[in-house]
Amino acid sequence: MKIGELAERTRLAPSQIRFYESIGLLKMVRRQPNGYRSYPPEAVLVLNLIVTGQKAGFSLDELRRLLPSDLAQWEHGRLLDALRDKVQDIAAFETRLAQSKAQLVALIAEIEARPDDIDCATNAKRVLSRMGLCETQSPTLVAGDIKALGKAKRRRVAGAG
Amino acid sequence: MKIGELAERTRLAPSQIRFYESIGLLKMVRRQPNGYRSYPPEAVLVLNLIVTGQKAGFSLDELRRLLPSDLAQWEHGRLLDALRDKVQDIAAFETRLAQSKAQLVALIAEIEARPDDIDCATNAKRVLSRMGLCETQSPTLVAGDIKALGKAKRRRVAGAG
DNA sequence: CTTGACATTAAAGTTAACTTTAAAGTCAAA
DNA sequence: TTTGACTTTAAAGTTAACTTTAATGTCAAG
Repeated sequence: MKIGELAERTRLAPSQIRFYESIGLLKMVRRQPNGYRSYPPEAVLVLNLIVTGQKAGFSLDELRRLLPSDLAQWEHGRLLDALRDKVQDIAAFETRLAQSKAQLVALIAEIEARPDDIDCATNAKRVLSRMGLCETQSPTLVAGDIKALGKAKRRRVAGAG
Repeated sequence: MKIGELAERTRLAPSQIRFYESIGLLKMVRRQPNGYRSYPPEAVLVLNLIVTGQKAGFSLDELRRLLPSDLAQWEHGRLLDALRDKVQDIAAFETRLAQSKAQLVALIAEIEARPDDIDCATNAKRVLSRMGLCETQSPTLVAGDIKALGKAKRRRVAGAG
């Protein structure tokens, strides 16, 4: 199958598929006599696997180290380890998220509970000090910040030219 | 206070503080006669607020729109709305995380439950098809991916020169 | 009066995961 | 035979949130 069809079947952009190849993530590709890329049906599986892996928090770099070029050659040990590590990461992240949410909820409550007889500035300071924002909260830095919560942007609809 | 002290008190890098100023996020800064930046004590509050906001998933861009230059001029309405929106975002994200984790756990179980009498390739295919990786899982794209789960990298320890 | 720590600037570099652009070749169909 | 859809490439652009670099200025202390 050519890149267009693969793109359609995986709902990825052709440029994305070429990119994955360029970084050594997708190696199952041959060339037709005319130079066009030619993919086996399993390429769909692998690309879906990559997408799934990304959704689970694996970087393309991690995935490259994890996914063998040959589907028949999975290193079960390393793979399972990585999966378990990632589950741990997610659990830790869930904790951090819960904390952030709790803090936001508390902040909202704090702001809403404004005594009504004090002005904005005073209330602002009250809220800030109550929330412990005056002191550094986490002395030890936690790896990875919540980058993913930003607004959705330029998202292209594949195949809707 | 000069930038060095502010950096120490907030545990941010001076370059970071200058950067925040450059994008219009931190406006409470004057200049000494010699050209050095001079910050009021409230700058510590604001920077901590920014850091906290980031941890809760706000982008610097969102924070800029949300935080007024003057602490006494909080727009409670817009602020509360934004906070509630963010709580929603986090909740949605928690759901996605939980799904990802469940999928990973199921995947681990699936791999471990390998019948032992079949080879790697066959098992791989069995796992892949069982996990539904052959079909596109989410037809509609969800905004925001889990970028934050990547490995921790170059993290500088402020003040440990 | 020199040293060292700190400050300034503009501009370029970093990372991840892609997309966009530009210039060109391929190919089935009208 | 000329569209038009699809393909190729290398290289540059994008975004966020910073850092690094380089060249220079300030200032308290020895």
